[in-house]
Amino acid sequence: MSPARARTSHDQIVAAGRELLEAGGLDAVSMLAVAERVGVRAPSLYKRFADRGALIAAIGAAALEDLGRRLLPLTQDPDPAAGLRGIAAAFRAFAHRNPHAYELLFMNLPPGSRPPAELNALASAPLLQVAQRLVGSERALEAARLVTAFAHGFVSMEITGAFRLGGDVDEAYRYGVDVLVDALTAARADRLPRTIEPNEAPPP
Amino acid sequence: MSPARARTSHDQIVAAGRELLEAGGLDAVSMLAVAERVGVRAPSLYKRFADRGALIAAIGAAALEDLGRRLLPLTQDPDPAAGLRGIAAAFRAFAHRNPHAYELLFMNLPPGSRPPAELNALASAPLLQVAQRLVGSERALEAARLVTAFAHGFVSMEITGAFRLGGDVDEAYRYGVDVLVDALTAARADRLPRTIEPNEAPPP
DNA sequence: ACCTGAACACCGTTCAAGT
DNA sequence: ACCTGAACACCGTTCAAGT
Repeated sequence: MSPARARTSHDQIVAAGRELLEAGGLDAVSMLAVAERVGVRAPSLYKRFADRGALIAAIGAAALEDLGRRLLPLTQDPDPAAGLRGIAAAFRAFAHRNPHAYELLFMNLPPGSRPPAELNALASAPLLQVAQRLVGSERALEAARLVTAFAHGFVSMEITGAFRLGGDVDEAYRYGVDVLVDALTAARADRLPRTIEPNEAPPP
Repeated sequence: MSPARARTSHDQIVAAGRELLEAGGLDAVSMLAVAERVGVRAPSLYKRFADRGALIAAIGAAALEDLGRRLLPLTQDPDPAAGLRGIAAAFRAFAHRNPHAYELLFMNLPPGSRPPAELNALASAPLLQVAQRLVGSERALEAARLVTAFAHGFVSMEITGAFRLGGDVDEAYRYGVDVLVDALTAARADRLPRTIEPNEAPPP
């Protein structure tokens, strides 16, 4: 007659998972630990998530949405080169702030527990938009992939401690972004031989 | 009086681990599965490896040495730009051939189970050498990090299926390598304003 | 409808006992 | 000196029984 009242929720479970993730890495996100943190027993979690993989996937999706929301406003800069620098900096800052969530975003997950394509598109859109303004529509996807690969590879190596030859890591990131911005700006210049000033006639 | 004869060896165990790794991912490298494959019982593995983490670390070290050995000969190309292209291609090919081992190489491991610094240096040396010939000693480390970050980020995203916006992924890699090679070649040109021909006097 | 205790499978790890 | 069976701890997961 009196069905048991819900003592937790999907969102509360995901939030607890994210906290455990940042505090102790993926191993710390056990069904026991999550359940304890939200005040139920482990078996109850299976009412809302098919298994641990589904819960981890939901945590990753939440983090991806978070990242996308942070990158979005940076496309507003009228200078696409400045926009690209801003996105590169914000991307790295996000990874530094949430290293374990970041790791999860780029983890090799079974196809079933990847974030929904729409979320993926939302997080990719800002860079794609800036890249298009920088190098034109034809090469926008390749340029965006170049920048994403560099930025992801760099912060991923940073987080896992793969830069072990000394040197200034901040400086190396700045150098990499500089080289990429210059190269992509030049790539546009190759196609549009010179800037068209307001009062100047367009080239033939 | 008759101590039990060794029925396996460190190297045999590592080899079995690598096979299981490529066949079924890291989860498939269980102490039970490895032991069965080499013909002993799981507890015997602890005679040679402190724990599963140490075994995984040894598997990673073996893969890293493998990678380093494949990159080394590519530094012989007299043209550093061609050398860089070769290294970029070989790096990607290695990742495609051994995706799970590759993943392991760039995994976030506890400091204790990272590969020894000498192995790391050995795998980094080829690119560092080519980068130095391309952009000069002063920026060699930054340039090598730029290329490594791009290549790692790219193949890592490839492996984990992160490129989900269509397009030609091979073409995107080629585009990225081209842009980097051109940019780094230009970077050298910036410092040495023009090439000195054999019969030409050096600039003042 | 959601929650729970009890139980099971699986895996890493330890250890006393074998040769 | 290395190998083994037995045992333990831990975790994901299932399920019948509660409200």
